[in-house]
This record gives sequence, structure tokens and C-alpha cells, in this order.
Amino acid sequence: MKKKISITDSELEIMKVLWELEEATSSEIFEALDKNRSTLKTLLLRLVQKGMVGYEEITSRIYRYIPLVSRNDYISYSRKSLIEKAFDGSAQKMLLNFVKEEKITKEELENLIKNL
Amino acid sequence: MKKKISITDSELEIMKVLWELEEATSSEIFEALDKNRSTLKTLLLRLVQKGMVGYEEITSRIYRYIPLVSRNDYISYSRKSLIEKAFDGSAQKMLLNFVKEEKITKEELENLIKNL
DNA sequence: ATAGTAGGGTTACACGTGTAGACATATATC
DNA sequence: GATATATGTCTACACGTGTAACCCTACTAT
Repeated sequence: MKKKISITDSELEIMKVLWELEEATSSEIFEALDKNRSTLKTLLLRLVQKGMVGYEEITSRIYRYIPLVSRNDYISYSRKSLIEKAFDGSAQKMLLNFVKEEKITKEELENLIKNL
Repeated sequence: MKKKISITDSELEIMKVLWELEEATSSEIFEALDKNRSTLKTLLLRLVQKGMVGYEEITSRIYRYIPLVSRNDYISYSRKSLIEKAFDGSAQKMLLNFVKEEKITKEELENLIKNL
């Protein structure tokens, strides 16, 4: 029973910091981001409520936040959503479009094949 | 000056019908979707306001709606957004992740190369 | 000890999104 | 022409999102 991933654009900035640092106090996050402290706290609270982030009190009134959803979980979820929404659920369609539109070169693809 | 694409999940259902039919009256859209007529009208109105959809009155009180944003525009936009949000703007990163996670086979990739 | 500061908690507010009821009117049917 | 039906317009409302002010309290420096 894996949890549904629900991370908004604003919240994502916080998650990125957490993924980067593995875990962080709200001050560390505050320093890493250009965000009002209240705003940050609200977003953190929402992330906790949604189960995307956990926390523990390290000393009184100082909390350490831990991502409960990995960057990979997020990426997978986003990728799958896009495939569903824009490519009728077909990964092949997406790949084709992707390679065409993002100007992936033959060399890059061949390189990729080597590493498969 | 291309317009910003802004289509929500609910609105996307309507766009899909319009892309499919090329253009459609609201009744045609209504029949194609399992949606309350008022809800549908609201969504259509919002799409028009945002410039995603245009319309013309064909007879009194009957309107024909035309997509002003193509499926390709939407797909491009979505793909780019995902690359930005989840892959630090790197198409290569996304491709790698994609091929790995979506179990794209060597054959499929080779096929793709042929058609480049 | 007193005053300043950092961090946390509470509340708010505008805007977007999903959904739909209520009402009006044009067209169709008897 | 009266009534039913289809379609459009207006209004609403709960929830999510981005942003932040205000207040409180624990720690810090003088």
C-alpha cells in the first residue's frame, strides 16, 4: 500500500533540499531557499500532513525533517503521470516523441544501448 | 509570442475530445464525456478565457469549439515541464531514467535509431 | 535579569480547480 | 400556441495552493 505522491511546485523546492541534504532542520531549509519563513513552515506542515515528510524533535523546539518519499519515487510518479496524461499510457509513444523533439543524437542512443 | 499553456486535468478531457474531432459543438463534447452539462460548460468557458479554445456561433445558441492549442503543443509543454521539474532541465537524464525504468528494450532503441 | 532574536504555531486571504444547481430561453412536438 | 426539451448563463461552494502577517516562547547576549 504505497502512498499517493502529492507534491506541489512550491513544496517541491523543499523536497529538493531534503533530498539533497538527506535530512534537515527547518533553518537549514530556510537558508537554502529564498522563501519567507512562515511560508516555508506552512509548506513543511502540509508536506508532513500528506505524509511526504517526517520529522523528529532533536532538541526542544528544533525539528529535523526527513523525506519519506524518495526522489526516485517522485520521478517515477511524474513520469508515469505524464505517460498517462499525454501519451495514452504508452511508454513507446513517449520515447519516440522524446527522442524526436529533444534532438537526442544517434550517438547518445548508441551509448545508451551499450549500457543496457 | 506563444501563449502559455494552462490546461488542468479536467480540462484536458475536453481538449482530448477536441483534438480527436478537430472541432466540436458542446453537445458533441457532452456526448463524448461523462460529465454534467454545467460542469462541462464551466470548463469550456475557462478554456476559452485562457485562450486554449476558440469558438464560433454556427446557428443561434449553438457554438462550435476549436482547439487553439494543438496536442503537440501540449505534449511539448508537458515534456519540458517534467524535464525542468524532475531532471534539472537535462533531457539526457530524463532519457536515461526513462529507458531504465520503463524497460525499453535494446531492440526498441535500435529500431528508433534506424528511423532517426 | 532584561531585552533581543530565532524558531514555531495560528490564522488569513486571494486565486485556481472540480463540480454542479438554478434559472432563462430557444427550438421541437403535439 | 402550449408544453416539453435542449442548451446556454449565472452563481456557488468546498478544497487545494502560494504566500505571509501576527503572535508566542525558548534561548542568547549584555
